[in-house]
Amino acid sequence: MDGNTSNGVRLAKACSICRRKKVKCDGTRPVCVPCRTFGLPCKYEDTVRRRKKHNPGENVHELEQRIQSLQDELNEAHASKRRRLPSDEDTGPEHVQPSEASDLELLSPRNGTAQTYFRDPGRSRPWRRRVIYH
Amino acid sequence: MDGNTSNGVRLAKACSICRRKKVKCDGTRPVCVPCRTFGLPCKYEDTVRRRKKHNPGENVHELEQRIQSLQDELNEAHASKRRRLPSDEDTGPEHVQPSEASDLELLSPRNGTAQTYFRDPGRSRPWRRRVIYH
DNA sequence: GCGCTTTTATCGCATTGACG
DNA sequence: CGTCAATGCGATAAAAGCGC
Ligand SMILES: [Zn+2]
Ligand SMILES: [Zn+2]
Ligand SMILES: [Zn+2]
Ligand SMILES: [Zn+2]
Repeated sequence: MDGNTSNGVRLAKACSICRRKKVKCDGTRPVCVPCRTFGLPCKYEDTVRRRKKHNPGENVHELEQRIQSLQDELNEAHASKRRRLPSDEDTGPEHVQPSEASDLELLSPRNGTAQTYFRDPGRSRPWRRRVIYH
Repeated sequence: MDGNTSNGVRLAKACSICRRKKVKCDGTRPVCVPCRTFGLPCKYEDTVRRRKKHNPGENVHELEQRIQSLQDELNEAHASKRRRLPSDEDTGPEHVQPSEASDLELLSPRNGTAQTYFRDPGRSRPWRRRVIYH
């Protein structure tokens, strides 16, 4: 990770890449440091902070149906949870926007670049307190 | 010293063979050196590292949330419908669409780049509670 | 070939500025 | 002033790869 700009300062707008990766964006233009490091196309989208947009009173039926369906799904999921199916691997969270079909985004890791690491028997504690749970 | 045989250089992505054998992959395309040496079919799979869900095939929480959201929407829609404003004044459809961003590589903090940026007025206390992962 | 350490990336959720 | 959405920390799962 970056581990440098984390001083409690939050930028008003992060670039698309950093937003997706949920990492700190330094905000430098035209390419932020994280993006430059990886040679990624940094872009600052013009985000219009729109509050929750409620649908007009036309899709009530649709919504009701959706709820019904979801309720059913949840019910089934609850039941399924108890059973604990053997071969069932959950891919993981993948939520973007309920607009269209979401393509499988391939956040290809580094192909070719390497990073140098060093053996370190002892580690120094940063100023941040580290509580290890679980 | 000269190469990356085993000197603190770790690739972000190793080929399937090397990964399976747990040996160092040099990362050369299309066939890495280890694979070439043994005449093995080198292949770099495009796999995105994803966090696994602790509960297999169970999105109960997500579903519940969705239901809640939908319920709220429906409720509001009902109320709005009853009100029925004289003129259809809508804020306008505005969604945050990341759209593309097909190529996303990694972020390497290895480069010790000291960036000097001034902080904005208004700091807050770093009191973020530790998030407990599953 | 594999146990286990080192290192990195992903993502749950705390925080907070902005909206209405 | 109540909420929502955007930012980003930090926990921790996953991957690379050493050494036996
Ligand atoms: Zn950025
Ligand atoms: Zn960027
Ligand atoms: Zn290889
Ligand atoms: Zn190979």
